[in-house]
Order: sequence, then structure tokens, then C-alpha cells
Amino acid sequence: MLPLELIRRDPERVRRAAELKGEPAPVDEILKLDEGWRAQLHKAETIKAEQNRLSKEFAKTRDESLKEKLRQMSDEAKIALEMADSVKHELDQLLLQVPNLFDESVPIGESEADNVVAREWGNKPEFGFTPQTHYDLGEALGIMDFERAARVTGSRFAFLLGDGARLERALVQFMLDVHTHEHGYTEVWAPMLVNSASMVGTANLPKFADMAFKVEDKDLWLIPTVEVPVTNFHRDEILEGDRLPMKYVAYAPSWRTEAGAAGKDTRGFIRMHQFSKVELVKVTTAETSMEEFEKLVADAEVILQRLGLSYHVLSMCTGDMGFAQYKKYDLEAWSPGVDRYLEVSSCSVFNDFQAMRANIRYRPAKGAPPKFAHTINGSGLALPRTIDAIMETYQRSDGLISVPEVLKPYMGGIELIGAR
RNA sequence: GGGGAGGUGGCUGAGUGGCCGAAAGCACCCGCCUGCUAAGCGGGUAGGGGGUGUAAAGCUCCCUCGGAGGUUCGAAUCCUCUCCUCCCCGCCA
Repeated sequence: MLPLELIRRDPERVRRAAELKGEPAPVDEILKLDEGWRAQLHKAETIKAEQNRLSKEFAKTRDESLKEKLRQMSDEAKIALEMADSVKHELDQLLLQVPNLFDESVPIGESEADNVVAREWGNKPEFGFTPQTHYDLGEALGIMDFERAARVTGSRFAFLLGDGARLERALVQFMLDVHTHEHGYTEVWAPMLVNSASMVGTANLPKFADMAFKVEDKDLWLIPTVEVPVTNFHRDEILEGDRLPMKYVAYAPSWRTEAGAAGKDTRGFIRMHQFSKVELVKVTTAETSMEEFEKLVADAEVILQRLGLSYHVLSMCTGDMGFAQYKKYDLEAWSPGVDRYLEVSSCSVFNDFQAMRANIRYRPAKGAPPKFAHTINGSGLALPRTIDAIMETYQRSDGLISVPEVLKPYMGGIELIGAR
């Protein structure tokens, strides 16, 4: 969330950011409630101060005549504080609904059509035949099964089998190895259910409740991304400034309801209710966050480069970047079978937006007052579409799939996927 | 799942109704001392919010001892609920 103080001081800036993001922002209501809250709080605290003073006097003098008056003041103070609290509560709820500001470098725009290609890498592969889609290849080779998944669970789930399942496992291992050994991230194995406070911390609540699966009768949610438990790992903590940036990499499944995506990407291994993801998370300072963000994006790109996949980096425009993000890049891998780019990573910097919600702070120096941290995260990478891009890029005319060089050690040395 | 013990500042830990936002120790910071280091001596160091300051500082008030309620003029301390941790028993991959 944004600091109340910022909204007081510069409401116009907040309004403008919200407008360009296409998000509603209850700035006027907030300003009004803020004024009311402060007036009521002042009133309540005045009564409370007097009550505290007289109560101390009573402790000394034991003057019984004070007692009845104190009893009354106690009630008055309680009511006044309750009134202030209820306004503050309302105010806090509204604050959670205000979208983040955005960086100067973010392109202004309304939809995905306005996103800007920041850079491209690799050449789109040429085939002497018409390339097949990953789902045709996968079903023909018996390594992907959507039909049985629909029977066992429902739509937007998949079984991977044989070399397909192994490819998924190999990719996870490969990505984790690169990020831990070469990029200096600490591997994390995280809970896959989190409580509501954590969901609020990363801004998945209250706004995006319908995107996540909720456990019945419990205050637990299936993680829509492992970013949620990993970022909340430091919730309500004050970190030592010299330990920053904290760098984590976590592998976990993500669960999403995909509400609002009806009819979109219904074919293939693209938009699943459950998908694996290797996620990068950083907690850092205001001074270094933009630089650390660019480095994180580069760390994710390394995976695509090593896999030999052609991709481009999109700088997301204001209207397409989302509620909580301060700046965001999407990495999209070229998938010749479906003949389009598939999003395999989304990398965002949040400034202190999440940290304020999750109360993650750090002490810049010994004895200095704590400041809110900056949080960053990005996929490095999401599995299904990476698998799609590999299958489609490395397919052969006979319908078998070559194993990318870097994955061979992770695939037991096999050269071809689907060979029997 | 049953029984028991606990949750206090960066950490350890004392505190059973007002003198407590909190002893003591550790850690850390500033100063003194010392040829250097260690030791020693003196001082300082929780978080959040409101008001007042152009800002910072300062001053001042309010809140916070896992969380939410309650009793009381007054709660870290008493009561209820709840979450978490530890120990014993049972069950289980």
C-alpha cells in the first residue's frame, strides 16, 4: 500500500498513477476519512490523557470522590477510541485498494497492445516442415494427457508422463542449480498453503481473492505463486541493512482459478489451474531496488538463453502492468507450433508497496530507525510454457524432440524425447 | 487427537494490580582510559500513531508485553476465547 502521508501530501500524483493504470483509487474518500479519523483520535486521546492523569492521582490520594468521575471518563474514552478505530479501520481497507505508483520508465498505455519490446534474443527456428503444436506432439508421444486429467480432476489440468514428466523435473533441477550456484540465490522450500495475512502482504488480497483457491472452513489459501510464502518469510521483521539484498529461489506448484479466462488458451499446456514454477524473490533497499530488479530479469533470461529459446522482453505499459507493480517485464518465449510468443516469466519490482503491507523493514545502519524494504520477484521460469517452447522449438520432422544440450545431464543423457 | 508447560525489547530473561514500555545480562553505538588489542569506567539504544515544527531535530500526548475480547478508576500481571512453541501419550507417510 501507499503511505497515508503520501496521499495527504500529493493526492494528485496518486490519482494520476491510478488513472493511467486503469484502476480505481478512492483518494477522495481516503482524504475525507483521514481528516475525520484525526479529529476523532485527537478527541479520544485528550480524554484518555486526562483519565490517565487523574487515575495516577487517585492512586496517590485514594480520593474516593474521584472514582465516579473516573468511571465515567473511562466509558467516554472507550467510546471515543472505538469511534476513532472504526474510522481508521475503514480507512485502512480503502488504503489497501489504492494501486501502486509506477516508475518513470514505464510506458504509458492502456492494453497489452501498448507494451514495448525492450529487447529480443535468438532467432526463431526455421523448419523444413510445418511445426506441430506441443499438445499434438505431446499427445502423440504419450507424454502429455489432458483427457484423463479432465476426468480425474477437471479442465485446465494435465498429466505429464515418461520423458514429459522427466523433462519437467529436469528443468526444475537445471533452473535451481543455475540460480543457486551461479546467481547466488538461497533455495527455499516453502509452505504451499498460506493464511490471509500473507495474501494481503503480497497484495493478492483483498483485490484478487477470486484468483486463488481457498481451503474450506480454514483461513488457508493455495498459493497462487510461491512468491507469497517467500516474500512473507520476512513479514513483521526488521532486517539488518547489511544483510540486504536477500535473494531466494523457490520451486513450487502454483494454483490459480483463472477466473475471467474462460475460453482463453483452453487448448494445450498453457493456462493451467496448477503449474510448476521456479521463482526468484529479492528483498532489498530503496537505493538498490531498480538495479537489483534489472539483475533479476537478467538472471531469468539466462535460463532461456541456455535452453536456446528465442524470446523477447516486454516492458509492460501502465494499463497492463497490474495493481501492485512499480515496474514489470514479461519474458515471452517463441513457440513455433502455436505460432506465438508464450509468457514464461513475469518480473516485477514493487518498491515498498508489498513491504508496507507485510511490514517488512530493515535498519539502514546500527541504531538508525527502520525503513520499509523494497521487494522484487520474477519467474525463473514458469514450467509449462517453457516445456511448450522447448517441445515446439526442438521438434523434428519425425515427431520426436531433441533434448537441449544443457538438459542432457538432467535427462539421464538421452538425446531424444519420445523415442521408444 | 488426549494431558502438561510456556509466549515479554535485536537476543537471553526478571516482572502476579499503580512506583513498569519494562530489572539484569548479552549485543550494538558514543565518550573516557590505554603504546595497540582486550579489559575497565561513564552514557545511550523497542515499535507505531496523533498534535506542534517549512523540513529535520525537539517538545508533547496516545497505543503496543503472541492476537482478540472482558473485569477494574488503573492490566505484562486477573478472567474468557484464539493462534503459536515446547514436553509426554496415542495415531500416522
